[in-house]
Amino acid sequence: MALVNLDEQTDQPLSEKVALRIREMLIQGRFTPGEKLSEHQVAGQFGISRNTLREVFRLLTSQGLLTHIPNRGVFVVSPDESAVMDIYRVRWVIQKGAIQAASRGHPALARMTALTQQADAARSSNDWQQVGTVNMEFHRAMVSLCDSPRLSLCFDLVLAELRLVFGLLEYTGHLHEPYIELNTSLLQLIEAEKAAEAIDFLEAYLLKSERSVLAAMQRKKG
Amino acid sequence: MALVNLDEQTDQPLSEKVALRIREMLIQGRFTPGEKLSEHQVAGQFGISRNTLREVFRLLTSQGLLTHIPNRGVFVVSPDESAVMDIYRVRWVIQKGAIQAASRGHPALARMTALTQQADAARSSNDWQQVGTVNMEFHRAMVSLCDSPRLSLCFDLVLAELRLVFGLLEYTGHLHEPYIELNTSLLQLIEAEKAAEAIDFLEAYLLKSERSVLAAMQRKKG
DNA sequence: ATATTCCAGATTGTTCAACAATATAAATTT
DNA sequence: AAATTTATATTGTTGAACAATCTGGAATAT
Repeated sequence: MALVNLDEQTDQPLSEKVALRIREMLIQGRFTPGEKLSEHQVAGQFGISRNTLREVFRLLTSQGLLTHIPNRGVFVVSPDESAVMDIYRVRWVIQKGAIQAASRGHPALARMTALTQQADAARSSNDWQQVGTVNMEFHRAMVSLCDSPRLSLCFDLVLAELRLVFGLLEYTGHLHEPYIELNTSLLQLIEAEKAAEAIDFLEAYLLKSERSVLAAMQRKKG
Repeated sequence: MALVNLDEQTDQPLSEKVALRIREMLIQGRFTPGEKLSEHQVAGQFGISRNTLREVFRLLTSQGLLTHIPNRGVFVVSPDESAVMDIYRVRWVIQKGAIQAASRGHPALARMTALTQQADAARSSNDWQQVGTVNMEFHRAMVSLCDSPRLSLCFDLVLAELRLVFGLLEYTGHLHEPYIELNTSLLQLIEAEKAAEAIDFLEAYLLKSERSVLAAMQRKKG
């Protein structure tokens, strides 16, 4: 296994650079769910010491991307159906709160508008990877309506786990396409300050999304 | 500084035992906010190696109780007014969601009922420490109405940070006393499935609580 | 006296080698 | 085939070491 490149000449500590790198790999589905990550092997793979890697593992475990079992090692999380349902429960609570927290002229609204346009552009150029990224950013912006760093952090963790699930599904191509329009509609309801309608819309949105993810999971495994 | 006792003959890894121990100390206000925790000193204090302690620090940092500044060290978080306001924003969103998620006969409701009784008992015996603990448990039980492990975890983190704030305030004695009755009333509204009223009640509740914490903070510092 | 530069000491970041404790896999016995 | 033992590999933890960075004070210049 070739050595992983760790350039990115930022001066942040090595352990955090590696953590970011592995996090990206996890989200991109470059590991098998449930796969064991051996300290010796991974440390060699990234050219870092075992002690430093253990700090990395602690980081990623606290972000919910790895599972640590004492004396057994760390494993890539393998989110099952119940994990996905839980993730959508979190989204439901937090994003519902975001709608109710929305206030006219909030900077997050401008960002959401810009992101819907970026999504359109990405679709036009058939850049589905970008469509997915922009979609995530749209929802992150929506949560930032709450003006709560801690809530945003929590949401980011859950979203990362969901992206890991996406990474496990084959052909994620058009997975996010239908949501471009839904995002636009949702944004319009929020900007029109129709909170009740926006919440109903959100509920249907999340339900649809959850079901499509669950279906794809079951298609994959059986 | 005497060596800290680490008995508790559970077979969990040393680093997690120490993490739990320091976490407790942090919540009990045994450290000064903003205080720097030197690796060398703390490692000696707990009789563990520096490498192991660094894993502990990573753990506690990810729980929001310590702050890590690269090349500078780790510091005890010193929550300011804006942190407290943020914490209450999180509580508002999540606990509002919990009320809306409440369903008749949910096991969490029984637990909440039991906890209000325990609170009464603790008050009768003037055990204010216990009143505080039971109060926290009541709100944790309330969040478990969502049936979402991830949401509960997020709430636990925020609550731990809030307890750390309490630990910094002097004479926390009767701090929680007025909430015993409020909890009971809130529970009644939830069990009566009067969601809208319960939410209004919760809003007033959290506002009152937030204001009393902020007032105590400003009284302390000026 | 005030500000800036420079240096020495302390602290963090990281590695390595070692060993104890635990888990895993294989070989052996029942 | 099941249970037990043995051997091997992995994790948990330590201590020492060194480079990189920070801190505080001394020396210098303004």
